[in-house]
Amino acid sequence: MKEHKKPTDGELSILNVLWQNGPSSVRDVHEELGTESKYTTTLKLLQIMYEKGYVKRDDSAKTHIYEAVISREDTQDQYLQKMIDTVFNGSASKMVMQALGRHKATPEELDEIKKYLDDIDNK
Amino acid sequence: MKEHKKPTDGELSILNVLWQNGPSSVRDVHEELGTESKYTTTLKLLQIMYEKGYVKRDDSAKTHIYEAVISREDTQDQYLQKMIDTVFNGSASKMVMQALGRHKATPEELDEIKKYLDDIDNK
DNA sequence: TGACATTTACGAAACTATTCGTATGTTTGT
DNA sequence: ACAAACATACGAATAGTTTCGTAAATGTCA
Repeated sequence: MKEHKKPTDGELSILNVLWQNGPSSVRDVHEELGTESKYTTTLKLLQIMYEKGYVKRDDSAKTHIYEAVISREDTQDQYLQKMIDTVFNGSASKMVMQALGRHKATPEELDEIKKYLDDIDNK
Repeated sequence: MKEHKKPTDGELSILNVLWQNGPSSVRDVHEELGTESKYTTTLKLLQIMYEKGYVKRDDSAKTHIYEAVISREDTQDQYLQKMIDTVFNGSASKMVMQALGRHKATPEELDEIKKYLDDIDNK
Protein backbone atom coordinates (compact mmCIF):
# COMPACT_ATOMS: atom_id res chain seq x y z
CA MET A 1 0.00 0.00 0.00
CA LYS A 2 3.04 2.21 -0.18
CA GLU A 3 3.19 4.98 -2.64
CA HIS A 4 5.46 4.28 -5.49
CA LYS A 5 5.72 6.46 -8.48
CA LYS A 6 3.67 5.33 -11.42
CA PRO A 7 5.55 2.76 -13.49
CA THR A 8 6.56 3.72 -16.99
CA ASP A 9 5.06 2.04 -20.02
CA GLY A 10 7.93 -0.38 -20.38
CA GLU A 11 7.85 -1.21 -16.73
CA LEU A 12 4.12 -1.78 -16.83
CA SER A 13 4.35 -4.32 -19.61
CA ILE A 14 6.89 -6.23 -17.55
CA LEU A 15 4.75 -6.01 -14.44
CA ASN A 16 1.86 -7.48 -16.40
CA VAL A 17 3.99 -10.51 -17.15
CA LEU A 18 5.06 -10.88 -13.54
CA TRP A 19 1.50 -10.49 -12.27
CA GLN A 20 0.27 -13.00 -14.78
CA ASN A 21 2.99 -15.62 -14.50
CA GLY A 22 4.47 -15.09 -11.08
CA PRO A 23 8.20 -15.09 -10.33
CA SER A 24 10.12 -15.29 -13.57
CA SER A 25 13.60 -15.17 -15.00
CA VAL A 26 14.64 -12.40 -17.31
CA ARG A 27 14.40 -14.78 -20.23
CA ASP A 28 10.91 -15.86 -19.28
CA VAL A 29 9.79 -12.27 -19.11
CA HIS A 30 11.53 -11.38 -22.33
CA GLU A 31 9.95 -14.19 -24.29
CA GLU A 32 6.53 -13.62 -22.82
CA LEU A 33 6.73 -10.00 -23.88
CA GLY A 34 7.28 -11.05 -27.45
CA THR A 35 8.91 -7.73 -28.08
CA GLU A 36 11.23 -6.71 -30.90
CA SER A 37 13.84 -5.37 -28.56
CA LYS A 38 16.88 -7.23 -27.33
CA TYR A 39 17.27 -9.39 -24.30
CA THR A 40 19.53 -6.90 -22.57
CA THR A 41 16.84 -4.27 -22.83
CA THR A 42 14.47 -6.39 -20.81
CA LEU A 43 17.28 -7.14 -18.40
CA LYS A 44 18.10 -3.48 -17.97
CA LEU A 45 14.49 -2.62 -17.37
CA LEU A 46 14.19 -5.27 -14.68
CA GLN A 47 17.36 -4.00 -13.04
CA ILE A 48 15.97 -0.50 -13.00
CA MET A 49 12.71 -1.76 -11.58
CA TYR A 50 14.69 -3.52 -8.91
CA GLU A 51 16.45 -0.29 -7.97
CA LYS A 52 13.11 1.47 -7.83
CA GLY A 53 11.67 -1.23 -5.62
CA TYR A 54 8.99 -2.35 -8.04
CA VAL A 55 10.35 -5.89 -8.00
CA LYS A 56 12.41 -8.06 -5.74
CA ARG A 57 14.75 -10.77 -6.91
CA ASP A 58 16.29 -14.01 -5.92
CA ASP A 59 19.88 -13.87 -7.09
CA SER A 60 21.10 -16.93 -5.26
CA ALA A 61 21.47 -18.78 -8.54
CA LYS A 62 23.10 -17.61 -11.70
CA THR A 63 19.75 -16.93 -13.27
CA HIS A 64 18.00 -14.31 -11.19
CA ILE A 65 14.30 -14.67 -10.52
CA TYR A 66 12.22 -11.53 -10.37
CA GLU A 67 8.91 -11.04 -8.64
CA ALA A 68 6.55 -8.09 -8.51
CA VAL A 69 6.50 -6.20 -5.23
CA ILE A 70 3.82 -3.66 -6.02
CA SER A 71 0.39 -5.15 -6.42
CA ARG A 72 -1.69 -5.06 -9.53
CA GLU A 73 -4.58 -3.46 -7.70
CA ASP A 74 -2.53 -0.67 -6.20
CA THR A 75 -0.98 0.05 -9.55
CA GLN A 76 -4.34 0.06 -11.24
CA ASP A 77 -5.49 2.50 -8.58
CA GLN A 78 -2.57 4.80 -9.28
CA TYR A 79 -3.40 4.90 -12.95
CA LEU A 80 -7.08 5.36 -12.25
CA GLN A 81 -6.53 8.16 -9.81
CA LYS A 82 -4.22 10.01 -12.11
CA MET A 83 -6.53 9.61 -15.07
CA ILE A 84 -9.54 10.79 -13.11
CA ASP A 85 -7.63 13.81 -11.91
CA THR A 86 -5.97 14.85 -15.14
CA VAL A 87 -8.32 13.65 -17.86
CA PHE A 88 -11.75 13.70 -16.24
CA ASN A 89 -11.41 16.71 -13.98
CA GLY A 90 -11.74 14.65 -10.86
CA SER A 91 -15.03 13.03 -11.75
CA ALA A 92 -14.93 9.26 -11.44
CA SER A 93 -18.50 8.96 -12.60
CA LYS A 94 -17.79 10.82 -15.82
CA MET A 95 -15.00 8.45 -16.52
CA VAL A 96 -17.13 5.44 -15.78
CA MET A 97 -19.94 6.57 -17.99
CA GLN A 98 -17.64 7.38 -20.81
CA ALA A 99 -16.10 3.95 -20.51
CA LEU A 100 -19.48 2.25 -20.51
CA GLY A 101 -20.76 4.36 -23.35
CA ARG A 102 -18.09 3.79 -25.89
CA HIS A 103 -16.95 0.34 -25.09
CA LYS A 104 -20.41 -1.09 -25.26
CA ALA A 105 -20.16 -3.42 -22.35
CA THR A 106 -22.24 -6.54 -22.77
CA PRO A 107 -25.58 -6.81 -20.93
CA GLU A 108 -23.94 -9.35 -18.66
CA GLU A 109 -21.24 -6.90 -17.74
CA LEU A 110 -23.77 -4.17 -17.14
CA ASP A 111 -25.73 -6.44 -14.83
CA GLU A 112 -22.55 -7.26 -13.01
CA ILE A 113 -21.82 -3.63 -12.52
CA LYS A 114 -25.36 -2.98 -11.31
CA LYS A 115 -25.08 -5.73 -8.77
CA TYR A 116 -21.82 -4.27 -7.68
CA LEU A 117 -23.43 -0.89 -7.19
CA ASP A 118 -26.22 -2.40 -5.14
CA ASP A 119 -23.68 -4.11 -2.95
CA ILE A 120 -22.00 -0.82 -2.27
CA ASP A 121 -25.35 0.67 -1.28
CA ASN A 122 -26.25 -2.10 1.11
CA LYS A 123 -23.20 -1.68 3.20
CA MET B 1 -12.63 11.24 -34.54
CA LYS B 2 -9.22 11.53 -36.14
CA GLU B 3 -6.35 9.63 -34.76
CA HIS B 4 -3.79 11.75 -33.08
CA LYS B 5 -1.13 10.44 -30.83
CA LYS B 6 -1.93 10.66 -27.19
CA PRO B 7 -0.98 14.08 -25.79
CA THR B 8 1.78 14.25 -23.22
CA ASP B 9 1.14 15.28 -19.64
CA GLY B 10 2.15 18.85 -20.26
CA GLU B 11 0.05 19.04 -23.36
CA LEU B 12 -2.93 17.59 -21.58
CA SER B 13 -2.86 20.23 -18.86
CA ILE B 14 -2.91 22.89 -21.55
CA LEU B 15 -5.72 21.19 -23.41
CA ASN B 16 -7.73 21.18 -20.21
CA VAL B 17 -7.43 24.93 -20.06
CA LEU B 18 -8.44 25.33 -23.68
CA TRP B 19 -11.41 23.00 -23.30
CA GLN B 20 -12.49 24.79 -20.19
CA ASN B 21 -12.00 28.39 -21.29
CA GLY B 22 -12.15 28.23 -25.05
CA PRO B 23 -9.76 30.08 -27.36
CA SER B 24 -7.03 31.68 -25.31
CA SER B 25 -3.79 33.57 -25.57
CA VAL B 26 -0.56 32.08 -24.34
CA ARG B 27 -0.70 34.37 -21.34
CA ASP B 28 -4.24 33.32 -20.52
CA VAL B 29 -3.24 29.70 -20.65
CA HIS B 30 -0.08 30.28 -18.67
CA GLU B 31 -1.85 32.09 -15.87
CA GLU B 32 -4.70 29.63 -15.74
CA LEU B 33 -2.21 26.82 -15.37
CA GLY B 34 -0.78 28.46 -12.28
CA THR B 35 2.43 26.60 -12.88
CA GLU B 36 5.88 27.31 -11.54
CA SER B 37 7.48 27.25 -14.92
CA LYS B 38 8.19 30.22 -17.09
CA TYR B 39 6.01 31.84 -19.68
CA THR B 40 8.21 30.71 -22.54
CA THR B 41 7.72 27.13 -21.48
CA THR B 42 4.00 27.40 -21.96
CA LEU B 43 4.60 29.18 -25.24
CA LYS B 44 6.91 26.46 -26.46
CA LEU B 45 4.45 23.77 -25.52
CA LEU B 46 1.68 25.49 -27.42
CA GLN B 47 3.92 25.87 -30.44
CA ILE B 48 4.72 22.19 -30.35
CA MET B 49 1.04 21.35 -30.00
CA TYR B 50 0.41 23.55 -33.01
CA GLU B 51 2.95 21.63 -35.06
CA LYS B 52 1.36 18.38 -33.95
CA GLY B 53 -2.07 19.62 -34.93
CA TYR B 54 -3.56 19.46 -31.45
CA VAL B 55 -4.42 23.16 -31.59
CA LYS B 56 -5.03 25.75 -34.24
CA ARG B 57 -4.22 29.40 -33.84
CA ASP B 58 -5.23 32.79 -35.00
CA ASP B 59 -2.02 34.70 -35.54
CA SER B 60 -3.52 37.66 -37.32
CA ALA B 61 -2.83 39.85 -34.31
CA LYS B 62 0.36 40.13 -32.36
CA THR B 63 -1.03 38.02 -29.59
CA HIS B 64 -1.82 34.63 -31.01
CA ILE B 65 -5.00 32.93 -29.93
CA TYR B 66 -4.95 29.17 -29.55
CA GLU B 67 -7.88 26.82 -29.72
CA ALA B 68 -8.12 23.09 -29.19
CA VAL B 69 -8.62 21.04 -32.32
CA ILE B 70 -8.93 17.61 -30.78
CA SER B 71 -12.02 17.12 -28.70
CA ARG B 72 -12.10 16.39 -25.04
CA GLU B 73 -14.18 13.29 -25.57
CA ASP B 74 -11.91 11.78 -28.18
CA THR B 75 -8.89 12.47 -26.02
CA GLN B 76 -10.56 10.95 -23.00
CA ASP B 77 -11.31 7.93 -25.13
CA GLN B 78 -7.69 7.58 -26.16
CA TYR B 79 -6.55 7.61 -22.57
CA LEU B 80 -9.31 5.26 -21.51
CA GLN B 81 -8.63 2.80 -24.28
CA LYS B 82 -4.94 2.71 -23.56
CA MET B 83 -5.46 2.27 -19.85
CA ILE B 84 -8.00 -0.50 -20.33
CA ASP B 85 -5.64 -2.28 -22.69
CA THR B 86 -2.44 -1.94 -20.74
CA VAL B 87 -3.57 -1.80 -17.13
CA PHE B 88 -6.82 -3.76 -17.05
CA ASN B 89 -6.08 -6.41 -19.63
CA GLY B 90 -8.77 -5.17 -21.95
CA SER B 91 -11.65 -5.42 -19.51
CA ALA B 92 -13.64 -2.22 -19.30
CA SER B 93 -15.94 -3.61 -16.65
CA LYS B 94 -13.03 -4.50 -14.41
CA MET B 95 -11.82 -0.98 -14.68
CA VAL B 96 -15.23 0.41 -13.89
CA MET B 97 -15.68 -1.68 -10.81
CA GLN B 98 -12.24 -0.87 -9.54
CA ALA B 99 -12.94 2.80 -10.10
CA LEU B 100 -16.18 2.59 -8.16
CA GLY B 101 -14.70 0.45 -5.44
CA ARG B 102 -12.28 2.54 -3.51
CA HIS B 103 -14.45 5.48 -2.58
CA LYS B 104 -13.47 7.29 -5.68
CA ALA B 105 -17.09 8.07 -6.36
CA THR B 106 -19.49 9.87 -4.06
CA PRO B 107 -22.97 8.43 -3.34
CA GLU B 108 -24.40 11.06 -5.67
CA GLU B 109 -22.14 9.90 -8.43
CA LEU B 110 -23.13 6.31 -7.83
CA ASP B 111 -26.78 7.23 -8.23
CA GLU B 112 -25.96 9.01 -11.43
CA ILE B 113 -24.26 5.94 -12.78
CA LYS B 114 -27.20 3.75 -11.83
CA LYS B 115 -29.52 6.01 -13.73
CA TYR B 116 -27.21 5.84 -16.66
CA LEU B 117 -27.25 2.07 -16.58
CA ASP B 118 -31.04 2.01 -16.42
CA ASP B 119 -31.15 4.28 -19.42
CA ILE B 120 -29.04 1.88 -21.36
CA ASP B 121 -31.40 -0.95 -20.43
CA ASN B 122 -34.52 0.89 -21.47
CA LYS B 123 -33.57 1.44 -25.01
C1' DT C 1 39.71 -29.29 -20.10
C1' DG C 2 38.11 -26.25 -23.58
C1' DA C 3 34.76 -24.33 -26.58
C1' DC C 4 30.28 -22.58 -26.48
C1' DA C 5 26.02 -20.76 -24.63
C1' DT C 6 23.85 -18.12 -21.09
C1' DT C 7 23.63 -14.55 -17.85
C1' DT C 8 24.57 -10.27 -15.47
C1' DA C 9 26.75 -5.67 -15.24
C1' DC C 10 27.69 -1.46 -17.10
C1' DG C 11 28.12 2.55 -19.96
C1' DA C 12 26.52 5.20 -23.40
C1' DA C 13 23.65 6.31 -27.42
C1' DA C 14 19.00 7.51 -29.13
C1' DC C 15 14.76 9.46 -28.31
C1' DT C 16 11.30 12.23 -26.15
C1' DA C 17 9.50 15.72 -23.15
C1' DT C 18 10.24 19.72 -20.57
C1' DT C 19 12.45 23.88 -19.41
C1' DC C 20 14.55 28.24 -20.04
C1' DG C 21 17.72 32.03 -21.85
C1' DT C 22 18.15 35.14 -25.29
C1' DA C 23 17.23 37.48 -29.56
C1' DT C 24 14.03 39.85 -32.07
C1' DG C 25 9.78 42.00 -33.29
C1' DT C 26 5.52 44.66 -32.02
C1' DT C 27 2.57 47.53 -29.42
C1' DT C 28 1.61 51.16 -25.97
C1' DG C 29 1.91 55.36 -23.50
C1' DT C 30 4.00 59.70 -22.63
C1' DA D 1 10.09 59.43 -31.30
C1' DC D 2 11.52 56.62 -27.61
C1' DA D 3 11.48 53.68 -23.75
C1' DA D 4 9.10 50.09 -21.51
C1' DA D 5 6.28 46.26 -21.71
C1' DC D 6 4.85 42.35 -24.05
C1' DA D 7 4.95 38.79 -27.66
C1' DT D 8 6.99 35.22 -30.57
C1' DA D 9 10.89 32.40 -32.35
C1' DC D 10 14.52 29.52 -31.65
C1' DG D 11 18.35 26.96 -29.96
C1' DA D 12 20.08 24.52 -26.35
C1' DA D 13 20.30 22.49 -21.63
C1' DT D 14 18.17 19.16 -18.69
C1' DA D 15 15.86 15.04 -17.42
C1' DG D 16 13.81 10.59 -17.97
C1' DT D 17 13.05 6.33 -20.66
C1' DT D 18 14.39 2.93 -23.69
C1' DT D 19 17.73 0.77 -26.35
C1' DC D 20 21.81 -1.85 -27.26
C1' DG D 21 26.91 -3.14 -27.55
C1' DT D 22 30.41 -5.09 -25.05
C1' DA D 23 32.76 -7.18 -21.24
C1' DA D 24 32.99 -10.35 -17.57
C1' DA D 25 31.24 -14.19 -14.90
C1' DT D 26 29.02 -18.61 -14.77
C1' DG D 27 27.26 -22.90 -16.38
C1' DT D 28 27.13 -26.92 -19.94
C1' DC D 29 28.73 -30.68 -22.36
C1' DA D 30 31.41 -33.43 -25.53
